[in-house]
Amino acid sequence: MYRSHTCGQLRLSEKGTQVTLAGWVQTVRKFGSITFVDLRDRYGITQLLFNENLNQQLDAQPLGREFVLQATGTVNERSNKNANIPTGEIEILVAEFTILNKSAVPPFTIQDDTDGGDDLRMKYRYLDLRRNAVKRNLELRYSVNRAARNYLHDQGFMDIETPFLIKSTPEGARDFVVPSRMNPGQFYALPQSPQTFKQLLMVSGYDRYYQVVKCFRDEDLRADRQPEFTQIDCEMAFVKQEDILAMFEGLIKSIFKEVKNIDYSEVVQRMTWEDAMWNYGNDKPDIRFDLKVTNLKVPSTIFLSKQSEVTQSPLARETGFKVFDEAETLVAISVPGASEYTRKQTDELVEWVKRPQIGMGGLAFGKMNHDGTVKSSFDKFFNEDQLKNLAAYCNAKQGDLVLILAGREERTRKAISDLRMEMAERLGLRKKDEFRLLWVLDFPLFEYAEEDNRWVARHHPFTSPKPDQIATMINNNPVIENAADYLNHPYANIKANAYDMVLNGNEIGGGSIRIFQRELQEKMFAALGMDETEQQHKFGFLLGAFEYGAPPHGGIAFGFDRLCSILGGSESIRDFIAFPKNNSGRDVMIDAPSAIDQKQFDELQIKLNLK
RNA sequence: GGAUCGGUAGUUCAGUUGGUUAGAAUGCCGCCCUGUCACGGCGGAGGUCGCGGGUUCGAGUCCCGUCCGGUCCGCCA
Repeated sequence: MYRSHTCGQLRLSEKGTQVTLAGWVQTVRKFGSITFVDLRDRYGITQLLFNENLNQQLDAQPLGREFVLQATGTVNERSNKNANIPTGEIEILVAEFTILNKSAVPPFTIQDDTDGGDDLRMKYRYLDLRRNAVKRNLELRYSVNRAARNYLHDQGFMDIETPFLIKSTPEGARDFVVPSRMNPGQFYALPQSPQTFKQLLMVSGYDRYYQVVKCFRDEDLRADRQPEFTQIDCEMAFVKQEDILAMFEGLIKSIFKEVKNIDYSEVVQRMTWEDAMWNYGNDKPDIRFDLKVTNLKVPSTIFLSKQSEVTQSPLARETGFKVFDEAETLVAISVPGASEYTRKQTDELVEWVKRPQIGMGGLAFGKMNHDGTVKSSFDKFFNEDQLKNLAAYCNAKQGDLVLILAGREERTRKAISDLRMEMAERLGLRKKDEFRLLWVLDFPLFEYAEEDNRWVARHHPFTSPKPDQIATMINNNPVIENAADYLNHPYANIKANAYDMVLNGNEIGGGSIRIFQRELQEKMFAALGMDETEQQHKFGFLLGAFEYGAPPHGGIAFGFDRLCSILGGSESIRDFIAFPKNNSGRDVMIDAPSAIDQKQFDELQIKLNLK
């Protein structure tokens, strides 16, 4: 054994015992005839004391940062204690030491507040992983993993592995493909998720399945998106939506308890997709704070259940202000306590919404002054009564700043959602230590892809419609003659038996009750523009399986990396992955992807055709 | 595919209107130091200013291109 104890283990109670430690040299503090060395391992830091002849030996064998050192000695009570570390009351009076390995000078400091930039840290990730900050993230990840597995195991779920080399089905995200040497010219795809396999497991009777599993999507990356990522993938048979919601609320609450020691006892709030879009402009609203959207004007073709409401709006009719009158959509938020924003601050907000990422033409605002007066950026088109009427409609109180956006429905709704988050950030309402869960329900089953003149599945093509809308789906022809009329097609209003779990404005999981009858699945594929031959070619195995007693089933998948990053209070999932890829999908440490040998091309019978 | 910010010492950064020998901190090396724990003191080394081209008497600084990295939009069933 190289060591008797770890570097985080020894306390004053071990005073006088002989111990051997092994670890990395954190720092060397030399004082002429004595030397202190901080020895670090995964568990902590212990101070070593070299004096007398041992200190002289160090002159012959000098230590550097990150040298691997083994030291034997006695546990000594320090004369000057360090209250900042758990081992701070003791030190090891070294009697004997061995340098197990030298180290080059590391390119950045191995400290909590490292001087290394992201790029450098990724290149030397094996050194970065020695740092406490990263280590704590990986520990958190492991504890989330364990909590999930424990809960699912206790609920009777079975972990079953599914293949990584599967079939490419270019529906949804782009596949990573892998050439098959034994089948020249043919390719496997890496799974975007084990979706069809877990459904087949339901057909096979494994009625509670789970997997903590890698998934692959060849799409552009973001701070919270990696080409390979991990899902907690679950599926259950003989369940309805309500059963799934209950089971997986339990999972998340159990993770909260195990990982953060939070008792999330309140009922998980629920919201329809339509309400989420209407009140927050977003299908994954952050409900830690209110700041709800007021809809002042919307097109008559959408939000059908809300149309009567919006007719009451003071801006639903002509106002004489061109920006308002010509807008397809007018939405507002009332920001508490912001009426005292200076001209500079409101100008800054206007610039903020004009940035290309938001893309609005401008921002109208009204200040609800504390003296009861109203001052707006469109005063010349409105008299005081009209302004007050408008403010009242927006639920604005004295001291509020009303922000109004005008434009095309889709963009404007996204913009008001972004503005809401930005204002919440400025007001300090997005607290990292507060966690609020939300189920978003009743998503539309279809979206219309105008460029292809066909329906696409909003979730995925295995999602079932609400039971009372199955007939609507079966009995209508999905084909649309005039693309502009798609909102009038019966399919536009079919709601999916699908659900997303949202945590603090992040989608952490999503799933659905699946289609389990061949006829309905065929109708779905047909709606997505697949003829019978194509259906058979791509999904014949699933359609076939549905003929042999497929049980009703449904499931959910949680984004494991993202869940960890939220629980860890970070924006970036890279901090929670041991060896992540950068923004361009590169692993800068191993330098992948990279070219391959001509021999490999020859074996695969593949010829490059670079443009 | 697009937008935007950045690239200067090992590292993190500063560098004025284009003008003398490109700076600081930290790290590194050497000497001194018996109670430090962000040790301290003295001294030293360390630069193709990402790369290519252009403007200019003169470019780290301005212009064009390009590469790399960050963030975002599109994309991500």
